[in-house]
Amino acid sequence: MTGTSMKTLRADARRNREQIVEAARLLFVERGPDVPMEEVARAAGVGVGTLYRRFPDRGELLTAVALDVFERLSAMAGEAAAGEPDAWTALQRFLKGWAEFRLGLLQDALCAGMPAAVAANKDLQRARETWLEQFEGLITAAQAEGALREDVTLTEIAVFMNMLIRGEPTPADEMILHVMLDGLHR
Amino acid sequence: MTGTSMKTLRADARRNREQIVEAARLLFVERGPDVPMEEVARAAGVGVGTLYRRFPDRGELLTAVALDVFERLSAMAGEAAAGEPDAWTALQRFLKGWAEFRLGLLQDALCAGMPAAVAANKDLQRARETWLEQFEGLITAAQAEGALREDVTLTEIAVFMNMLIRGEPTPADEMILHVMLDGLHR
DNA sequence: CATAAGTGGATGAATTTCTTCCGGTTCGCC
DNA sequence: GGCGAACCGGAAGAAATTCATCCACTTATG
Repeated sequence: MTGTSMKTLRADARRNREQIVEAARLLFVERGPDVPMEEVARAAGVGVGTLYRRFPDRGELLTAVALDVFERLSAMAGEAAAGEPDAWTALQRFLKGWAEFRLGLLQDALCAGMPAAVAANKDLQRARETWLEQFEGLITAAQAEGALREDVTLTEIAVFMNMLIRGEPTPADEMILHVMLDGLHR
Repeated sequence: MTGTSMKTLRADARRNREQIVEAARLLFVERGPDVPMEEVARAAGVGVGTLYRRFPDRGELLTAVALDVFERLSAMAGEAAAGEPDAWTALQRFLKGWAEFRLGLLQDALCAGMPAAVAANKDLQRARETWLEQFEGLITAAQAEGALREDVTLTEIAVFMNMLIRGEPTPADEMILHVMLDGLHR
């Protein structure tokens, strides 16, 4: 998507675009994928006109948000794997960052519940695959270490993370993640 | 609310009323408190007319749903406490039942995020208090037994339960609760 | 079986949301 | 600094969704 046009975007326009994607992600996560476009625009500090010019329909916006989420998750997983001594610590760091930046997306960050047109996007599928590989790597490594329960799957962890992130943040979030990590530890 | 009228309700009307409350709870939990009244009616297998006659506005419906949730949670907590040998087992049973019947409500089953007019309802406040006492009793007893972590609060558990219940049910739900209970165990 | 209680869903009003369009502003290059 | 192209905000009409009533018809109950 917009592969070439992003380079030719004027500086202020690019800034606006980034603000829109960020605001849209938070709103999608808190209020679902149907939030009015005008709300997204307001949250991004931008006019509706600007929003529609950059993302002619909701699908394009969703795609952009999803791409951003997967790319950031990939980056975080990579950093965690590289920067920690063992896989379990890396996995913990990754999940904490995931929660902290609220990189949620629709139902489960696996594209379930996404409009078919969006899920079909090639770039998005590739980004998703890349992230899944990194995540899976972290999980199997932690299990190989004997630090992560054997009976838990990637999907289950992903679903849980999305539960945690979805909706308005509450003061209990941190404790819940903490207890969950305890439960995942072996 | 409708304290006296419930007794004089014709048999079929009472059945419809119960179906409405049940359907409304599931829809509120899955799609938020703003689901169209018509959807509630359809899910309950009833016409909009019937719905509006029984619950003249959304607030009354919300109140009825909340009352039902608190009453059922109270009953379940009581049964669990009475029917299990120790508090930790009782707490587990209670939480499993809570999840199984999807007794969720808005944000956190503590009335946060409820319209002020609903939260102000006296019957509802009393039902909520009653339930909170039972729940708190279960928690402190389990902690006294040394079976439940000391650093976790009622609110945190309630928020977690609502996270779990909110949205469409997924096959991962059971495992997530299981792992969480493990994390809560001491 | 008489009748009061209850029912469904069509309908017009009210509200929300979409999307375009354009006068005015800002960036970036000379 | 000045100019043109790129960009911006938000007003406004169209379209879609939701509300809430009303009444002809059905059903439980004494």
